[in-house]
Amino acid sequence: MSDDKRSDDNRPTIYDVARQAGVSKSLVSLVLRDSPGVSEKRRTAVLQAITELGYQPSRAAATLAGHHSRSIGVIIDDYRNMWFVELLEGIRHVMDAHGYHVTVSDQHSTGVLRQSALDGFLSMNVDGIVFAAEPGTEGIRPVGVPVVIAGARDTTMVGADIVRNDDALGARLAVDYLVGLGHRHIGHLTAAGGSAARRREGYQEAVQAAGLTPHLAGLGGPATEEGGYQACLALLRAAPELTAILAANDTMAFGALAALSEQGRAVPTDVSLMGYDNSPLAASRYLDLTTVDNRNFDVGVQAAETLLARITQNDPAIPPISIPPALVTRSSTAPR
Amino acid sequence: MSDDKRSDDNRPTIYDVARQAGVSKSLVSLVLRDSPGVSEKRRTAVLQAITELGYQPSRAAATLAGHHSRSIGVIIDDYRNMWFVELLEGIRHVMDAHGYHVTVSDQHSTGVLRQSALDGFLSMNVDGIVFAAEPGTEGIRPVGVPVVIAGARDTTMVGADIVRNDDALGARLAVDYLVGLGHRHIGHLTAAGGSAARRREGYQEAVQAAGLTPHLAGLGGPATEEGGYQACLALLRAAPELTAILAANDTMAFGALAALSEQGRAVPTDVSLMGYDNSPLAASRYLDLTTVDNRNFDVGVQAAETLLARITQNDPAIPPISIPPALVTRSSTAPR
DNA sequence: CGCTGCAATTGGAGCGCTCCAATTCAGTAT
DNA sequence: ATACTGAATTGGAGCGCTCCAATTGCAGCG
Repeated sequence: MSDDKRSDDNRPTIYDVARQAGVSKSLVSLVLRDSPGVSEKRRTAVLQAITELGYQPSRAAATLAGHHSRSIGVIIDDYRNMWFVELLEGIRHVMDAHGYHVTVSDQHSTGVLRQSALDGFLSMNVDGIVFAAEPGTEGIRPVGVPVVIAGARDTTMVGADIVRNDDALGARLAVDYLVGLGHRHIGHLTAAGGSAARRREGYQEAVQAAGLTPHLAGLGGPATEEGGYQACLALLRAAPELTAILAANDTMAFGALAALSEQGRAVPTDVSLMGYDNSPLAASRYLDLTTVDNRNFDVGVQAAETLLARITQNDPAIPPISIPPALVTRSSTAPR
Repeated sequence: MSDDKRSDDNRPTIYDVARQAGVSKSLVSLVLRDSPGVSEKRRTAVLQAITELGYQPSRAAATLAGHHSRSIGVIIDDYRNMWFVELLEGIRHVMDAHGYHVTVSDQHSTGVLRQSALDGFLSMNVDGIVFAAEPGTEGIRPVGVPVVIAGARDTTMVGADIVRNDDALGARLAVDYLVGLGHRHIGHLTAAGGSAARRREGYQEAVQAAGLTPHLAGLGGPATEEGGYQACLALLRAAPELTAILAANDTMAFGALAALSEQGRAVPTDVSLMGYDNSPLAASRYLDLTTVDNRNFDVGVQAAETLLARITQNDPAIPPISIPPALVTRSSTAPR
């Protein structure tokens, strides 16, 4: 025992495990990456040695030696925009099953080296990246690993695959639903940004298809609660006859709720209000907002599978995938 | 002279940079870790070579060779509990300045190897960990790196430092404020979990100190919107005379709002409602909730500085730190 | 009973860095 | 010039793994 090479401050290595199990370090490595062709006897011996020593493989060493890290990075905008949560769960659902580690980074995690999230992941040797954010000022450039762009973002990048949710379709779904309820004066709260733009397009198409006049507010503004409040105020001022409003997202609808109540308009009695995203906010009892669900879990699953295909195969034939959204009706909308 | 390894199709290495700049790989390494004692001439030459080649240092190699990764891990409960966001910003504020990378992981990120977040970070060779979650079923055990427990959590761990926010004080602040407003019947919506327990204690102390009777609901229930709704319903049934309610957090207050409006009680006219956390929810125009701010940014700053002290020095004299909370008054509360 | 063939094991050579002891360089004093 | 110094720079030895070619073990076969 006392001639054990391993000192107490140092973590055990693959050699320690090998010695303990009476095998070579190579065999231990094979067991760790559970490759076939290891006899059951040795495998259990190694596994036992691992638990006895409390051995933790070093990801750094494995990455350096193996030229891949079995991990992928997910880049999001901001932890406050919770739409990524389901996306992430979808990604993990797939990646966990394949033994990949998923790490998340927001766009702002630029350290002292002014390193972008992208560069951060690259220097961590990730095997692939899911880009689920609005592209920063720098844009995103081709990098050495596969990239999948997920979500309703306007991003494009040479060689990157795309899995998007069909925002235009979702907005059309919403407007059609409102029209079906008998509304003839339907306004839209929009904002700056790619997904807001696509939702706006869907709104306009559907409104025109129904022979109605579009009413817009918030163009170029922030897609926040405050943005929704201000846009709603402007919309109400410009078009008091509105009986239904579709917000570019749930958060803006939340802001609109404040404006509406301030103006003495009851929801849904006076005006029907719709959000978009089916966030926890929309699902809450107090708001109970009719909204559109982008099915981000499914987007995540598709994104992960696409990325995996790029990583493991060399098969470039992956068409852009679009996940159809679903309408979620609740009590913030009512027949005219 | 034997410094010419080459990598044509692969990413450039430190050797490529060295050759390009006409120096040795060691000098490049010195520049990368900007250590003193490098002449300005060589430094700029190396820096230029780095940009020319688009060189990205390999974190894996640096970690393996250097015995430390210049990165720390932050473990959170769930991306849906947004209280960690400010905490994280505080941590980053400090860590960025020291060139440390911070990665976030939620408790559920156990991959196929049933690896806990803690183990995940350990195998990534992090230099330290901030634990900002309720301890899982497994609890947290001593590990080989410094750990700081941040936030109002009941966690303890041998050798770990603690930076907490004083939940009991915050609840007392809230009750005292309500009492000052003239309320004599003040109820509390509580839940399972460490921080809820401490807030409950503070509530009870303050209520008793004011000579009032405590009214509790939600014991052992979830600290969610639904939990707040159910607890509020129960509270109203048990004690209809209440004119003020303090929820264990903003989300529960959000649920309580639904219960209150369902029961025809106006806020703040009939009952004053307070949340806790000063989350974006409380700050919204539509809710405009009086609440308690735990100053999690400051908690993050302290946690990071404590961790840094443990990592860089060997100075064990760090007392537990407690960040005092602050009352945030808004329009959901009114004089009796 | 040696021989083939395949499965199970093993040692060695790196992966791209950091750290350290050794070396070179330049500046000053002799 | 020469010796002496401290600062700047360098090569070599790993860090803990993976990968690969080489080796061993052990069936079944002539």
